Amino acid sequence: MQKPIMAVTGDETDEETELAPSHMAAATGDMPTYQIRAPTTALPQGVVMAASPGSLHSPQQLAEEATRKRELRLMKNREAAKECRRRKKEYVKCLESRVAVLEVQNKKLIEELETLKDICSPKPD
DNA sequence: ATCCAGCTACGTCAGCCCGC
DNA sequence: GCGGGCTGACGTAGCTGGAT
Repeated sequence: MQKPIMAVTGDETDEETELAPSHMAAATGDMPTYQIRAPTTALPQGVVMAASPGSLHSPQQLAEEATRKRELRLMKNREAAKECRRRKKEYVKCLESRVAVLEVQNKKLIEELETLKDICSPKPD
């Protein structure tokens, strides 16, 4: 199976998205997560909707319907997994940038504290 | 040149959760 | 209840950099 190289996978975007809580928060107790409700769009190319189940009779037709349903489910899950990973990466990036900001902020506060200590400490004479 | 470990992206399955 | 979406976990494959 040939796989595209990472640099050209094309499913990575840098667009900023809102992060919202999801059921995962319940699992961790306090962790806001990266759930993004996107509108479900049209099926990818190549997907053909089968006839309505009511028109199926023979075991063969039932088997074909089951196979079709499975393939459809796998395809949807494939897309969902991609989207899930994309959101997760976005979420991690968001957390990392927040860490960077907080580290800078923390450093400034420490410096400010040292300055104030210097000012307020009694001078030996 | 070959081997190998580490990383990344992917597909699939299982389980949870939610809306109907 | 049931169907379907979301996501953690797992296995797999390709790529890369370092060691030999």
